[in-house]
Amino acid sequence: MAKTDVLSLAILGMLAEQPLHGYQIRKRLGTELGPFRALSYGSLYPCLKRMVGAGLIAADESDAGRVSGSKRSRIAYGLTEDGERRLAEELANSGASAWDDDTFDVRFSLFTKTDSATRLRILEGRRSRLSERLEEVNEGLARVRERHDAYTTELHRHGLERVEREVEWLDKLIENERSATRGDNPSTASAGNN
Amino acid sequence: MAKTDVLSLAILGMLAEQPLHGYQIRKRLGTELGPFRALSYGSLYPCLKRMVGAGLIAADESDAGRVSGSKRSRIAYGLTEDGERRLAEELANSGASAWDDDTFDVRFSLFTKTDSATRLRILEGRRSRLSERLEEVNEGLARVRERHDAYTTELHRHGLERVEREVEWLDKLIENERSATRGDNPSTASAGNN
DNA sequence: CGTGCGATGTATCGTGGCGATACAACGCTC
DNA sequence: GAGCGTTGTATCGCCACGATACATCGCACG
Repeated sequence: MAKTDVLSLAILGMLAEQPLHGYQIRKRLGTELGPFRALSYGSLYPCLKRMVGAGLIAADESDAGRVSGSKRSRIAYGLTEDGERRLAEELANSGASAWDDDTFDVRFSLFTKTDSATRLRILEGRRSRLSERLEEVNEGLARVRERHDAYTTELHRHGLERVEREVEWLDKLIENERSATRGDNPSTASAGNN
Repeated sequence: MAKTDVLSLAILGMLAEQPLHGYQIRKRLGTELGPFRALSYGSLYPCLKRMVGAGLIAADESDAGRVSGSKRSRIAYGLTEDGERRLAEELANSGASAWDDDTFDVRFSLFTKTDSATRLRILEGRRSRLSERLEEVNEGLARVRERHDAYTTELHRHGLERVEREVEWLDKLIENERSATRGDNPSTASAGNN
């Protein structure tokens, strides 16, 4: 029941498709999983080591990808059974940790591996989290407005707007998810808690 | 000519108004400067120490704020002359480092301390940076679209949209800045380089 | 033909941000 | 006067990051 950090989760999800090299993992994480996650080697390799140590992934140095007697060192990482199990656990988790700022994107990018009820719970959780934030920021904006200059105020106003947009986006997704669920399987619809 | 990190810059800017305690700095940074910057003590106090060491700020333990013979330890930090000079240097800097992702917000919140030409250069620099990103993300989106599932695609589409909104926001600000400059001082208008 | 550059690939080091935590005095309420 | 939330300073361990080093591969260009 050890905790899985965001990075490990993202890697777990990527390796579920196919084994990959560290280099490829880094590259894909930069492009596939949201355009904005960078990930440097200084984070990646230690993380891979940790995961190997935890038995979640296994290193394969045989390297069937190249022809010649390649002296080049290449290590392909693949999920172990424990890794698959851990991934399944994480995918089933729809608790608060699934809609944290830093986790949500990763969870979202793995939504095809998740069932509809879990998707809906995560989306709704994320939405309510942002709603809370909306109130805080609104109060903050009022105070900034009376105490600070126009630029600072504008910065806050814009920040507020960004959160509002985010909420609208989630509303759209939730609506889609609901109607899809209604279409597929009416009995599991409207499972909203929280 | 030593480099000033974002954190130091933000602190420099805040202390330019008035001397403050570490506690107050942290609190204000959480509310005033964009709603989303947290800053923990684990970052703050080491940073203050560094700044004192560099002679940018000075610690004042006399504490004229309380009445009684308060045994409570309170340390007010204020700008030194070197600190003021450094702040002025940083505020005049409109190079690429001023519109980095992590710096821009802080620079923007200090815009009232900056002249209009510098403001404009920073806004335009930021804008062109985001334009580049826009193209990258667009290409990325195309590739994701053909290779990945609907959720991952949606995540990218939404990310792209966020950047587009950001650019629109900057356009509005640039327009405002230009018309204000035209009104105040026609000779400095249209100084766009980059 | 070689040479030189960019992409692929693994790996580590130092700086420093962050969360947790500890400790203490203050002020307020009940 | 006991308890509790706020103000206030400070440190520790973990680990993300940027920089950097090093090696091989493939390819283009003269």
